[in-house]
Amino acid sequence: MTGKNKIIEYINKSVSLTEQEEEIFSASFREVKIKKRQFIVQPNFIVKNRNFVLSGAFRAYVVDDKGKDSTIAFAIEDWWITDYNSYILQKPATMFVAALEDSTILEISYEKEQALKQENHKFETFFRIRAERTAAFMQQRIISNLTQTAEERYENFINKYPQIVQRVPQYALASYLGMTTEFLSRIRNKRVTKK
Amino acid sequence: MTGKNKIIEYINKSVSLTEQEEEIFSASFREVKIKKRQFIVQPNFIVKNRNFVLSGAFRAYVVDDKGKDSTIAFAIEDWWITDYNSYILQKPATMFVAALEDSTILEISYEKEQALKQENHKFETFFRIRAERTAAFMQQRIISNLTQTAEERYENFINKYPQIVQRVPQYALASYLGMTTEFLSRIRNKRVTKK
DNA sequence: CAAATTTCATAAACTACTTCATTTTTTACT
DNA sequence: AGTAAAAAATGAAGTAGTTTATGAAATTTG
Repeated sequence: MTGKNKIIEYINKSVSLTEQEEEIFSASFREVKIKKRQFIVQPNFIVKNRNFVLSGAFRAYVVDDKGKDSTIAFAIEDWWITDYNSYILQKPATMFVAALEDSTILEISYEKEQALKQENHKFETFFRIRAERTAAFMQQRIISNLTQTAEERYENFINKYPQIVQRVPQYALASYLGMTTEFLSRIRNKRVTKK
Repeated sequence: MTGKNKIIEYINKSVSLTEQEEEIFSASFREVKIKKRQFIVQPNFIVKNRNFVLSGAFRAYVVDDKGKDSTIAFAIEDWWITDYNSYILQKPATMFVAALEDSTILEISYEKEQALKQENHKFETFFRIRAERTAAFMQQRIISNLTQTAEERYENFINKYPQIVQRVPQYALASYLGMTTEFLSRIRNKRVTKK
């Protein structure tokens, strides 16, 4: 299946498009290959694109003044990734977004997205649903951070996203879950010896 | 100013409505008085309304099996509050939402909101922008949780939301920031004696 | 306005998690 | 294939934040 077909299949889960609308929608995206370790977002630049992952994996993270690295998001096939604050509010990014594997994405520019939303109610609906799902997902993460211990957050994550656990380095997962890589290593080892 | 006028003023910051549209929009809301300590959302019930606060203050929180109480959100005048996951996905709530003061809200039902979005592109745009802002806000909170110490999160909060600090009990603020009320008390005292 | 209840402060003992330092294992590169 | 580099494991010592307990202050309610 081509990348364009994949994104059409994706949007049709939320809104149903005519053939002509499918054409307009998919024509707004550009397919781009990204090498492992390559950046698609860097701090201080205004983010131009929203990105849909066709294949591969990405990590969004911030680095504070002490050099501490915190993972904000992961994305694999069928997920979206960007610096959300920078893209939505068109202000300078605070994150890096880097490929964890050789990847292929479909990118849509801010201007094209605005045009789509303006010209057709259905596209507006699609992006509204996207934003709602994003907010719902983030709220779940906030709740997990507030209510669970490090070990519980890890258990929760491997249950919800087993495919991701396999593919991302341990230090990245640890910093996503808000703990050190050493501590996650200990949690994992404890689990193994238990069984 | 009446409550209906306030919500019209609010929506006009995002999209510009005709007088007739203003009428349709404001007619979808119902003004309700809520007494201090009264609940507008309780766990296990599907949340029927999205609520705009005209006056007063609210707190959304979860209580885990050990009885630990974690604050998920606050809302004062001009903010919205509900159990977001329950409302958006129309599944049972996990939160309580309770008034911290005698309050007045404008509530809109899920069905009415759906109807508004369907019948008029502008309303769809409005709720899309709402969802985007909500997601952007939540992502900032996730970043704060991951990168800052308890003391930094508190400093950050009083800078961003000084009006809220005044009005909510310390234990609620502490559990919003992911720390115990005892620890927040210590942070506050350290600050005072420092000066 | 007095009693009851809720909220806040303080302190000592404790623990979940971090930091630092070193070794082993895995991955990347010519 | 062999070497360099990155990632993961392990242990020991340290610390940010919690727990438990008690009393004082503020707020609510009859």
